[in-house]
Amino acid sequence: MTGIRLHDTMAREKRVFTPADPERVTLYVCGPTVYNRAHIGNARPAVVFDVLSRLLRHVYGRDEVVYARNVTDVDDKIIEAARAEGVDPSVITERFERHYLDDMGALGVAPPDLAPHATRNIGDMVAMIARLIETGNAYEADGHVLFNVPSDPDYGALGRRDREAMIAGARVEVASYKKDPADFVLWKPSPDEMIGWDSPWGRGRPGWHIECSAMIERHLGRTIDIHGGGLDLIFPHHENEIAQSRCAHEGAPLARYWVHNGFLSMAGSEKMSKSLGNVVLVGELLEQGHKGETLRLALLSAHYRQPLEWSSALVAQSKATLDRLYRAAGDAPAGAADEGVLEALADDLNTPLALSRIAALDDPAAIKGSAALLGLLGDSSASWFQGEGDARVDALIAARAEAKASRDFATADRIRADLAGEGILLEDTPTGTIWRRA
RNA sequence: GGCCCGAUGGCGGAGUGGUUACGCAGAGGACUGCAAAUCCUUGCACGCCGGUUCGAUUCCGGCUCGGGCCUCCA
Repeated sequence: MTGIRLHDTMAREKRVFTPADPERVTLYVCGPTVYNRAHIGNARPAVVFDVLSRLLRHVYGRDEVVYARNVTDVDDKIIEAARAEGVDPSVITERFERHYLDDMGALGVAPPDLAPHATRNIGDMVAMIARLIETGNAYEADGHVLFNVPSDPDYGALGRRDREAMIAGARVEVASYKKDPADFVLWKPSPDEMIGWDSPWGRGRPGWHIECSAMIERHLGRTIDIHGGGLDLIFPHHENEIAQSRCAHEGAPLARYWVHNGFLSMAGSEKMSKSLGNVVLVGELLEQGHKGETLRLALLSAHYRQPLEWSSALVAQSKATLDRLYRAAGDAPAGAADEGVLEALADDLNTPLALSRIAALDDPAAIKGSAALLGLLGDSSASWFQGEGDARVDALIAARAEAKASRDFATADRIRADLAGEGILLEDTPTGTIWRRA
């Protein structure tokens, strides 16, 4: 294996990945704002970076990789949701964080090593903001603290946009207290009845961007190896993180590689988003009986930077593919991963190519071991096909076996057809009849 | 309007300057009491117009269509 290559958004090209410290590879991904259920588009980065973390661990060692995915648990939408229900914001955030972890768990996403919560790192945010004010990179105005964007001469480098264009294209009215139209909020005031924390600038709450910068500094260090997230976070979120962190760190860069996943769209070809209302929730898909692993394969069937159109056909195809792979792998123990599969993943996480190479493998142990890199085929084939034991089905199969033994094929076929009607498919093998759900 | 990305067979989706995947679905065959599964065989492609080249789906330019971002958003 020739080493990992990643497409770096900053460089706009694939670069050979070399960690600053191979004994401590750092990966940070922007996690959920916990105020509602995750839709399948939200799941894409979770799954993609889960695969990246598996690959990094495979290459550098299980304990040499530190993967952090934050939880944004203070945010205006959370406050709104709490107010609507008349409960404390923590009720909302705890509920939806639980849902998020359950949904991602169903998709085979391993919990990250660290899950820093914004509300538990307020002190670090306040300290970073204070430092930015001291160094002249931020200022207090009208109860807010704002980052002074002109402080960072390279602002806009990640998203490849210049200041003029940003101002010209602005579609939001600029708050009057901003010195520069591009300045953004680091700290905003909270009225007494709203969630808030004391600070040198009065009682308030942090802006969204400073959360990630402060938590990265605290938990991973000044400069991390890889920062990931969805394409839409490039501007303004990641651009602002970069500006804050480098101004607070004497110019040290925030991340050495920037990795962004592309979007999921619905049949209408528009981006799936909460505001457009065209979402499919992960929880809904699971309730409809789709297995998390099927959804995971569907998400990995396209390269992570390509757009992916979500459809029931995609889900059906993913299910069929897994049926075939589980049959081929049987219940073999996971062996060593195939080199070709590893190469495909190492080349900027080419999961479609990796999957095609897995499909070409003959050795069940190699199939299992290679699929494990993608977080797939971790189930036993028996439980993949049969789910829970079912005495009624077993009895019908026994009745059919008797009918067959007495060459009463009409009865045998009727039993099989009845079961097929409920979505249960029978398969006669040399060692007996097995069944699976369609 | 500015910036960015994409366009591959019925569908999904890699990849490549010349012979190219792979999966799903389809067709034919073997096997089966009949199926299913499996195996074998098989059809189907690189948005449009130019350019570079001995040769372009691949490189360059233009166009068309689609998508994303332009301070809520994975």
